[in-house]
Amino acid sequence: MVAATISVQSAAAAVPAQRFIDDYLLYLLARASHVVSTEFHTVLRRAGVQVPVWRVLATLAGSPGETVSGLADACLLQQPTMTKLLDRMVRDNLVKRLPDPKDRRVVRIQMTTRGETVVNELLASAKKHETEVLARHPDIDATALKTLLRGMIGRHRRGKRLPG
Amino acid sequence: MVAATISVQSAAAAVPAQRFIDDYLLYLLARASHVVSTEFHTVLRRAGVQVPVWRVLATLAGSPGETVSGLADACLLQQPTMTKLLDRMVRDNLVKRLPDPKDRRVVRIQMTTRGETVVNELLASAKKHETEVLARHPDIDATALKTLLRGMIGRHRRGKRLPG
DNA sequence: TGGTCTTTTATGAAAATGCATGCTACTAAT
DNA sequence: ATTAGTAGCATGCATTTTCATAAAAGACCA
Repeated sequence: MVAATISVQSAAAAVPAQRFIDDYLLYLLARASHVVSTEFHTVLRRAGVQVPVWRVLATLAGSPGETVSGLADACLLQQPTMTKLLDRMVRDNLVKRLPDPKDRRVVRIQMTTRGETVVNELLASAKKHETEVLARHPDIDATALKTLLRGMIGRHRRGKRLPG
Repeated sequence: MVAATISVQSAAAAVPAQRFIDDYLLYLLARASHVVSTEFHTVLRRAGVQVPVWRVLATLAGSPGETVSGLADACLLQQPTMTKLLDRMVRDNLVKRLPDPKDRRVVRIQMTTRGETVVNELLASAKKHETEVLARHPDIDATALKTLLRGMIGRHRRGKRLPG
């Protein structure tokens, strides 16, 4: 819409100087993510569950037996952060650590019964919330948007380690 | 990573049992944002600039004289976090605090010369990076995507914010 | 077998963040 | 003017995250 399409020179006066960030893809992505996530965080607060805890539980819901590093990657956290988060979640009886029979370096994380109870309620709320969000945006093709986002994610997975 | 892929029923083979989060809009948004931002953070690290510092400078670049709360909102941070971040940025001679002549409660933030120098280099890098990202995704209509994201952002502003 | 390199998780000190609250300044109503 | 209410910023403490590094196990190779 509007601006950005008008040519450069004389148009500059006609286009009010927007902030850089308001046309910066990385910012728009971050802000959109933040805005919709913040809505759901209200649900989490009411349930007394911290955001990173929810992320771990939601990840484990679909893929039990994740490793510490795997969870860190999935939850967009650093590995030491995940280790300490898991310390708290073990303390709160949401998950437990199990040794990997094949590789003794690896620690596999499994939800406790309590963890599963908690996540099941939250998963229902999350799906409901997602539906509400999409309902507010009838112009958005959810499937297409998700495909697009997965494309952005996938095409950048050049190894899951720190880029030099 | 590992298994968990072994199908449960024959139908499961047709529809691979995805993790919940892999089809969850909020997660895909967060992950896409994280992935592309992380790329740019490499640039920031090389420049010795922390991520929140970059966000403040980038915001000020297009809109000088922001308030503390305005910056917190723009940078997706809480107000006390912003106050402390600004303490450090003042200490590092990137910005300065100025009183607002109309309202003595308000503190206006202005970049120093050094701040402007730093941000100008980073803005150039950011634009270059954005171009690269979009170049990797020829299937994505940048204008349409940005419009979509702005829509998501705008339609959720049920908070107190400029009516703009 | 022994040495070296890599991978995986944990730890510890320092830095940043979140939350509640305090304080000052403006606003509105009486 | 007085009071009450609100807005904007700062502060203190507890919690969390980060950064660098350690420790332990597996992989590779001579």
